[in-house]
Amino acid sequence: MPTPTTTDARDARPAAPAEGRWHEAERQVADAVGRLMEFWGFRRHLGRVWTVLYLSPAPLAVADLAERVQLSQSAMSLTLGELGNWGAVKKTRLPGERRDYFQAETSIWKLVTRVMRQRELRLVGETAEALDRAEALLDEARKQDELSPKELRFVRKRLGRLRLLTNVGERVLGSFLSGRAVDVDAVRKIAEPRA
Amino acid sequence: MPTPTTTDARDARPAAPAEGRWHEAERQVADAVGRLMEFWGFRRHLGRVWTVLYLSPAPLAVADLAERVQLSQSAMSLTLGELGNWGAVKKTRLPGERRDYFQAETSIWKLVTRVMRQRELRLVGETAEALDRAEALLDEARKQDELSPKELRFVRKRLGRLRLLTNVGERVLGSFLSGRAVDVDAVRKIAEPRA
DNA sequence: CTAAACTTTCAATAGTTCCTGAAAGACATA
DNA sequence: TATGTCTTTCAGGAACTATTGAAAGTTTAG
Repeated sequence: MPTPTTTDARDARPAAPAEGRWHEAERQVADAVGRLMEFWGFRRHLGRVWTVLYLSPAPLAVADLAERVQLSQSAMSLTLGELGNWGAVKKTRLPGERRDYFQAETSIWKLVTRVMRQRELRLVGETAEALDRAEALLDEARKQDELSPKELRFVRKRLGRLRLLTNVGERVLGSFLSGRAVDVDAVRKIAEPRA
Repeated sequence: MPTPTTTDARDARPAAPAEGRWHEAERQVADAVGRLMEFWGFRRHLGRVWTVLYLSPAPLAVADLAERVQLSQSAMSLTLGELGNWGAVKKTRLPGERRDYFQAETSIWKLVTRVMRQRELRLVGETAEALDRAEALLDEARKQDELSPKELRFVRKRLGRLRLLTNVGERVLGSFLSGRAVDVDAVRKIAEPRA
């Protein structure tokens, strides 16, 4: 595949460290994934480190990683520990070697579902609980005339809608986790009451 | 919030003023929703303020909200502006009144889909671009012998997998937005290559 | 058992983000 | 246009998070 190249041999690349262009590209990918993870509520570095490992043909040691993503070894240790807790990386001790080597968990499905199970479900559940508590307190409020009957009806209806939403959320997560198709239209019906 | 953490100390409320019990419950709901929003990448206050409005029978003014959520009026103004940008809140000027009143957008479906369109799709798209750039740079790298042929094959494969994932992501979002059912199994096949 | 090679923990600090009060800006009314 | 009311902007400060270097802890080889 003889592709015409833009860079010519005279480009001595003085400023950039002795890295190749590939490492530059790798960093960009790692950053992109890192940003993605950030929106998912994780620290950016988690995504970056995982990506570097995922793209590395060989397992990497803490020192290697620290250099590649520009972090102190201690921070890297912390990050790797966290990734380990999520099952996103595995330690592998090579026979003759004394230091730890790390590999990326390659089944992204496993990773995603674990996060959903451990984090999302709990979160939705907690919201549901708060809603139930609120509904209960609403009755007390009525007794103490904090709200007019009309207001009460309104609030009850709104609370009910939110409560339904948490149910939908749990169902959707459940479907997803068990590989069943997610019925988007059902979600829509609940989340868009008047259409 | 990256770690599977238990309830956050920051959510602890100092001391309930002489408000009614209902307002206490309302705050709890608002906090729960706020936390949910935080995991979705928004500031906590956005969720809290929206919730208070959603549960309020009547539109509320900046000052009311500031008091209920315990925020300065200026911060509230900022928050409301942001909520407005996301279409989560509508201003309504009452006839005789001089000040602005706010109401919650009640179609949660609208809100969710807007976020997906404006934020998620772009994010996935950017990741895809980074992957394509990386793939291109890989060819350069080969010419300069930064990677052995074997390493090259490996990296190419992994990049390819990530690229597929971005496609799946786009498809899933697309399905969701247009109300079609999401085929979870297809996702799984891509995200879990060996099962 | 001891030393060497790594890893992990932790207290200090650097860096960010968030929030506030004061002041400027808008708007509606007279 | 002047006035009073409300909203928005903004710089400074408070609160929180992230990152580091040093020290303590582990593990393995000899």
